This record gives sequence, C-alpha cells and structure tokens, in this order.
Amino acid sequence: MPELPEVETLCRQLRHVIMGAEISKTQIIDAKLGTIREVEGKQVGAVNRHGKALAIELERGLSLVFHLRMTGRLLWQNGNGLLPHTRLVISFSQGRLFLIDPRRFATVTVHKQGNGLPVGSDPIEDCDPFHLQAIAQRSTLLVKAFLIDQRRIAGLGNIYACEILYQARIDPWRRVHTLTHEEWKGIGEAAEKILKRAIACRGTSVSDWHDLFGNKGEHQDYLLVYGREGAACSRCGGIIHRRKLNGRGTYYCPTCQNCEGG
DNA sequence: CCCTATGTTCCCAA
DNA sequence: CTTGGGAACATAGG
Repeated sequence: MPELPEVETLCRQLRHVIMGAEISKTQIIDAKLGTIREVEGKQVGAVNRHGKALAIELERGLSLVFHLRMTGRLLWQNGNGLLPHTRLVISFSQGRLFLIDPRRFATVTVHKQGNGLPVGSDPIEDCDPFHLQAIAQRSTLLVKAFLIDQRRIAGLGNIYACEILYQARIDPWRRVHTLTHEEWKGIGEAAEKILKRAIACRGTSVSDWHDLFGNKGEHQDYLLVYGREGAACSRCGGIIHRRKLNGRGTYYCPTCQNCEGG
C-alpha cells in the first residue's frame, strides 16, 4: 500500500530495469483494468513519479500511468508462471513486469499526450514553508486531513502524515490556517527528512509492501508513532494514542504534540 | 460474526 | 465552492 516513498522506490528500480527497453507484449489478466492499446513495440523513454502515481513514458508522447491504491504491487520477474492476484503482465525482452493486486483497486491508464500524472505540489520537490502556508491560508481543514489531500500535496498518506506531524510536534487536529510560519517550517523539514530516509530505506513494510524485486523495505524500523498505540513515546516516555480523524486511524503523542484534552 | 486496513471517488448534506 | 460523512470498490487478517 504505497505512498510517495514506496512509489519513488519502484520508479527508481524500474528505471534501472526498463529504460530504453521495448514492450514486446501486454496481457490484461483482470478485465476490470480495461484495455491497453498501442503500447506494444514502443520503447521506454522515461519513468517518472508524481505523488503516488507512476508513469512509464514511451515513444510518441504515449505513457502508461499506474496507481496502486491500497494493495497494488509491481514486481519484476525473469522466470515463468503467474503469481496469485496478477492483474496485468507487461513483457520485455529481458523480463516481465507484473501488476499484482488482491483487492483490485489499482488502475492503469494510457495517455497520449503529457504523462498523465496528477497535480498537487510534491512534498519532496517543494517543502518550502512559504508555499505550504500559502496553500493552507484559506482552508479550514484539520492539518492531517490537509497533508493527505492529494489535490493540495501529492504523495503523503496516513503513515507519513502521522510521522511528519509527530516529528514536527503538531497536533493533527489543528486547523491549517492557524499554523504559524515556524510550524510550517517544522512540517516542511520533517517531511523532507522522513521522506528522504524512507526512500533510502526502500519504503515502509508494515503489512504487505515489497519493492520491485520482492524485497521488504526497512523504514518500518524508524516509525515513531504509526502503529505504536499504547507504546512509550520515544521523546517524552508518555503513551502513544490512536484516534480517528476524518475516518482514518491517527497515531500521536498527546504530550509532545500539545493535543487539547490529551 | 466482529473489526481493521498505508487509497480514491462518488453522492449527499451542511 | 468547501468540507465531512458514508458508502463503494474487494480482500485478507486478527
């Protein structure tokens, strides 16, 4: 279930494996994905990510855009045989790219111009506190809901939003327009630090995330709040809490993050 | 049976 | 127009 660092991991690994290669064949296993036309015989010119979307860019402006949603995975295979829950196979001369997705929420689309990647500022490219504060100015959203809103900032999901707010010592229930410039600076710095470390660790494997080659990431060893309800806060020794915010499980330290009412 | 789940989109109400 | 809630999508695991 990939967020920005996981998709970035796939993006970098895919570049090494398929840059310049030609798609020899595509096989849709799950018809729910729809059809993929005109990509066979095309060469891969670039692999890019924006937010949680991944684009394999081909000749003549064509691109294949993947969104893995909750349980989608991309896996590179040299051998034969289908793995369970395989939805799509893209073959190259040197191997095959599998889209595997038990829950079948993942999507693949073909774009004829542009790379079809979504909008929203990228938290890796743009952690500038002035920018963050500017786009938050007229919003009444709770800060955590704001951080995971893909139209505003593309790429953060529940795990990294919890970690970033903990690191920046911000109450997830704060309204975004009340945050000071210092607080946005803290959020920007925390985001950059956490996302870069997570990418270096090839993502967070708390349940089923595996990289392009089937290996687990290592960033789960660095989580300070996510999934740690009832455990001791590494900073103050207090208890990590979990409460729902807009329907999403939210982990936080009431003491370090100055939450009202604990 | 119950509940949970790292995501997105749609409908509806305030 | 913005926001939040709920459902839907479909499956696995505790």
